[in-house]
Amino acid sequence: MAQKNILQYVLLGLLKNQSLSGYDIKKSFEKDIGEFWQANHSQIYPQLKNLNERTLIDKEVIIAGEKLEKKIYFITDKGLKMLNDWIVSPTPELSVNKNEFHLKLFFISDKNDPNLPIMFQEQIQLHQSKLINLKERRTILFGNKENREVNYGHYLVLDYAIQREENHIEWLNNFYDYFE
Amino acid sequence: MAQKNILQYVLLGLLKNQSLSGYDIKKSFEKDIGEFWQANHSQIYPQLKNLNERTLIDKEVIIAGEKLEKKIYFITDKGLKMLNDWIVSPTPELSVNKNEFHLKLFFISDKNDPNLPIMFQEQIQLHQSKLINLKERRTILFGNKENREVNYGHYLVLDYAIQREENHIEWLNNFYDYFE
DNA sequence: CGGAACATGTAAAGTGTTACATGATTCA
DNA sequence: TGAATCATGTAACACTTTACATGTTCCG
Repeated sequence: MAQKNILQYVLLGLLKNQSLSGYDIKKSFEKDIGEFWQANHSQIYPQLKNLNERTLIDKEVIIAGEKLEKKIYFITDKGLKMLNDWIVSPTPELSVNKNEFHLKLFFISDKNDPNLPIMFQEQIQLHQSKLINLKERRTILFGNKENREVNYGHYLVLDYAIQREENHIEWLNNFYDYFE
Repeated sequence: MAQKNILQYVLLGLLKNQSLSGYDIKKSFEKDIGEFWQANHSQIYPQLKNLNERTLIDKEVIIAGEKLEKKIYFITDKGLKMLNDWIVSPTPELSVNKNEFHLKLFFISDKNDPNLPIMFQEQIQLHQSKLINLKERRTILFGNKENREVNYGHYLVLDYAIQREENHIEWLNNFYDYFE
C-alpha cells in the first residue's frame, strides 16, 4: 500500500518516551510494534535521516567500544507536535486485510474440496502458536498490572491481538470440525 | 507490501468460472473480493495484458454498441493449473494488519487520555456500518442457503468477515464503556 | 579467534496509488 | 444533450522488499 508516510509517525512514536538508535528501532519492529506495523532497516535508516533533516528528531552520535558510531535519536518539540497532531486526527479508512489464506479460500467453490481440511489445519497451527506467543508477551509486559496504567495503548493493542487470535482460532476450528 | 505478484492469482481466480472484462474485474474489487484484496484499474489492465502474453488467459474482443471494444478474458488450461497450484500451496505467512488505529492507540500511554473515547467512538461507528454492509451482502448472496454449497469459499470468507467485525465491535465497546 | 549479534547504510526491483488521458454508451 | 457510467490505457510518484555492502563488538 502506498500510504501517507505512516512510517515517520511510527518512528516519532517510538522516540516519544526514549532515545533510540536505528538498530533499536529495527528490533522494535521484530517485537511489539511488529504486531501492527512492519518495516525493514532499509526503510528505517533513510527515514530517520529524513526526519532529522526536517528537525523533527535530533541525534547524538556516541562511540561504543573503540570506534563504532551509534546514532542515538530523540524527538524534538516540533516532532512531538506532529506526532500528536497525527494521533488525534481521524482514522476513517478501515484497513483492508490482504490475507492470502482468505483469498485462496474465496476461490474454492466446492464444499468438499479435499484441500480445505489441510488448509484449515495449517492455519489453526499457525494461529495457535501465534496466540501462545502473544500471551507470553502479555505476561512478560503486563503480568504486573501496574504496567497497564503506564503503557495503556500498548496494553490495549496487545489485548486486542490476543482476542483477535482467539476468535480466529474459534472460527477456524468451527469449520474444521465440520469437515470431518 | 511487495508481494509475490498475488494479483495475478486473484485475476485467474476471478476468471476461473466466468469470462470477464478488465472493467468487470475492477468492479469486483469494489464488491466481494474488495473485502480481502484490493487493486486499481491501473494495476489490473497491465496485469491482464501480462497474463495474456504468458498464455495464462486468453481474450476475445467484442464490439459493444457501435464501436466500443470490450476485451473479454477467459482462463486457459495453463492458467487454471497455475491457479490450482497456488491455492494448494502452503500459506505460512500470517498477514500483518497495518492498522492505523491500532498504531495510534499503541502510542497513547496515558489511560486517561481525553482522545481515547473519541477515537473509540469513531471506530465503533465505522465498524458498525461495515458490519451492516457485510450482513446485507450475506443476505443477498447467501440468504438462499443452497448458494452456500455452490460458492462455499465465498461464503466462508464472508462469514469470517462478519464474525471478525462483531468481535471487533465487542472489543471496542468493552473498552469504550470502561472510559465513561 | 570465530560466530552471533550489533550497527549503518545504498541499490535494485517489485508493488501500489494517484493523476493524466481519452473516448463510447446509456438513460433521463 | 448532458451527466453518469462504461471502458481502457499510461505516467509519475510513493512505498516495500530483497539484495548488496561494510565494518565493529561481544562473548565463549
